[in-house]
Amino acid sequence: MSQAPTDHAGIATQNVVEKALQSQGEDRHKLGREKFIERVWEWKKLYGGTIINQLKCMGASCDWSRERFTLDEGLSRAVKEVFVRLYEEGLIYRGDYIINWCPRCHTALSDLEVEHEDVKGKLWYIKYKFTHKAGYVTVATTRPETYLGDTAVAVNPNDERYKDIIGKTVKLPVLNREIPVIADEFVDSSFGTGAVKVTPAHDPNDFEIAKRHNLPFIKIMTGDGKMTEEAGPYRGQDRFVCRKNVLNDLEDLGHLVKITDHDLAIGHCYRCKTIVEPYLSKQWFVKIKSLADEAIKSVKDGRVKIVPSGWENSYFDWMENIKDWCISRQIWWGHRIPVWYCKSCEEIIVSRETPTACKCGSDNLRQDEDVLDTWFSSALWPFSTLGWPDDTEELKTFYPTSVLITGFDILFFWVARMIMMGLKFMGKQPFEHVYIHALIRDAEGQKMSKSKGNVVDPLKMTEAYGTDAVRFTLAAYAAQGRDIKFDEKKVEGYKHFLNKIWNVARFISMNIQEGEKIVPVRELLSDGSPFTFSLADRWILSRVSSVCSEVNQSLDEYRFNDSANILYQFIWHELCDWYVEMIKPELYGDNAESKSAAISTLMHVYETALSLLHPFMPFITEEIWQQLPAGKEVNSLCIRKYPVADEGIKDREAEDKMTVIMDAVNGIRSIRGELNISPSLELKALIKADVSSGDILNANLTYVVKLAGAGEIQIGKEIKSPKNAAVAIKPSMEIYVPLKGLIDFDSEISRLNKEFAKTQKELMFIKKKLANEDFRMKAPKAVVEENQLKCNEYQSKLQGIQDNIDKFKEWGK
RNA sequence: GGGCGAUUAGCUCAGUGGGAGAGCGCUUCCUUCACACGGAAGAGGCCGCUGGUUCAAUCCCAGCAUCGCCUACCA
Repeated sequence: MSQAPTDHAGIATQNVVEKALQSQGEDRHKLGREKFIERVWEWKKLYGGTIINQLKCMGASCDWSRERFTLDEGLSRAVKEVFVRLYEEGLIYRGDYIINWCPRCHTALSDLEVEHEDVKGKLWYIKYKFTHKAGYVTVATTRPETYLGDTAVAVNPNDERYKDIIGKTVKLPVLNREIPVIADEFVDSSFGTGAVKVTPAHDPNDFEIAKRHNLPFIKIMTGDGKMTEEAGPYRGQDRFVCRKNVLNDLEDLGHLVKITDHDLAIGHCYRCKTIVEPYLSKQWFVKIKSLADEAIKSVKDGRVKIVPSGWENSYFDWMENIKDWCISRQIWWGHRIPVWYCKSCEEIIVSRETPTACKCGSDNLRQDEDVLDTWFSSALWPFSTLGWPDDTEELKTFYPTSVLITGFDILFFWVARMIMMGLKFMGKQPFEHVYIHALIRDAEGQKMSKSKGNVVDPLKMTEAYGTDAVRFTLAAYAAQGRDIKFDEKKVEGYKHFLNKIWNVARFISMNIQEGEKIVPVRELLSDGSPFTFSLADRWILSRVSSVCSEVNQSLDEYRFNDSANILYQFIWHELCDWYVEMIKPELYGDNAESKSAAISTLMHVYETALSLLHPFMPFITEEIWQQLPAGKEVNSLCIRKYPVADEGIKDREAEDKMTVIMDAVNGIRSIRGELNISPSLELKALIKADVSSGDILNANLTYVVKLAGAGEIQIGKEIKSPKNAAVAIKPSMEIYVPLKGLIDFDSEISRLNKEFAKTQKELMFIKKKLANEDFRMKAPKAVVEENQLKCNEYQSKLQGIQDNIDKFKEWGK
């Protein structure tokens, strides 16, 4: 069972709908909460199916009847249950903290939802005058406007420069507020002036310092990013306008000492890119430490395996330094926090059901306005979708699930939180494997983004090239731990592969009668009459068996690019280029027995290949399967058992013999190709081969004749090179092709010289190795032997080349 | 600041402690009855640089360079 997740994407969705409202001259506050939510649901009905549709078009075979949405009834129930249980355990709390605030979205963001961008900024040095004496202390800041909210200046207690001013006070320019100089270990004496302004309500570090020293918290900014009453003359100004004005005024008053360049990373809202503000507000948090500890353990001890494992380090790093999770969002689209406040007695009621009255008897209750972070509900996905908190059959059957497939960019957002929640509420990990797939970038390697306009629409791709080609391309490039540069040219290339596959089907339907009885290969084998199989049959059967094991293994290891490439190479180059060509004489001939063996073999191999390919290209393989003239044991490929290797069909001898045939064919082809001899011209070939190779060639001569286009072939141990013959030298044979016209001795000699040089280089390399005493002593015996064999082989090949060069030189005189 | 990854043929990328691979592109030949979205034959690479470990390094280790990504409260 495979489930495709869809969440309600709280902030993003609310933004989109709000923008739509804006263009109609409305806004959510005028509309009111209920009406607004209705609008979002309408929007969701229109567009919510987009991703699911894309998945369907891409041929994802999920159980669509089990489609779920994080705001569904059942899932919402799970959310409330989890919130209440965590609250009762003290793992959820509410408090005033500095959080990341998006002034445009009007909501808190978790740390993860802030994107940092390096910018070249400035460091402004501002002087605060002492109250007890003349002079001043200078502080450095990147955000000068925040000085309006300063409630102290901090220095390091060990900083000799400032020892005597600790406990004294300074006066803020313009506002004339008097603030103390305090000592705190946090301050780094070596940075800036070693004195830091403390703005408790607008900086997380300052917030911590302020708590340690009981400093007041002054909010100088509203949720809109505008200055408050506390900002005195700057009240009402936008934060960036205020900065300019503050700097101008400080300069005018002589408080601006200097300005230096300073690189810093500025946080932006991940949904709308607005610069976020550290903002003091009351939020709900999850106390995360104990949950994280268990989640770390589950990966360390292998209950959860992340593939590729390199991501485990990132996971640990983040989990080990995790901070409490801010889960409240000041938006309307999402799960409303199940907390009510009694207006009469201040009681806080946390409840699964909507309460009607407080303990105190009052029914004057108000529900918390905020909703939960979308990821809070997504984190429950593996069990909430299976019916939790009820103890359902689905949970018993499917939990823990086997694999989660996702992108690295939500490893922390989602994966880590699912692991934490799964362990906490189910007592078991939510999945055994996490496969982190590649991220798809554009052809230049840029991350896709709507603002860059380089987003590839999968539906457009499937329209242009077909779903199967797109899927196969992605699989073929999905090497672990690397992103995919998506280039349409690649898809174009794999479309040709589909064409190839289709043409094999055509070939089959042209040569196999509708309803022709196909004898299963294994029956023919077990019949005790293996000789009805040709060498080609035995070879391809052996090969397809190996391919089965290789594909299965690479799939098990999530090495999809290997699976795809193995299939590509096998189908195109072995099945099409060699096997199909080799059996044509049988198919066109009238030997019923061998023809029947060839047909059975062809069907077996092709069906197996289709089956192996089916997960990569479901549509074309199924279509072809439906049209196959005969042999199908099930009526749909998608329910056919995935092929596994039949070890009994592996045939080492056949593969070795094929190597000899291929050597002969390739040798003759090389001569033809390099001398530009027309394929229509039949060649005569003489092959000097040892007895065993000669026997193999003699027994399978038709292959060489057919594939090399040779009319007459002589084979023998004692064959001598005739005059005016081109030559090809292979490990087990020398091939001569006599040519009617005079051949160009010089070009033959240079061709052979080139090969001589290449072979000699390799031979020298190996000889040097073998001459090394250490190598012979310390290298594994098999390696030494292998090198010795190779040495002999190269030596005889080199001799053969030399002999032929000599002959050409002789003839050329 | 910390961490991770990349660097291999013109391009895009696999790969391995013992003979450098694929696809596309390129060159030459071929419209032979599955396929010109094809077939056959070729050319093309100090496997980023410098050291170290090893009998042996493109691969392991260290450093460097360039590029990319993630992460971070030095004001």
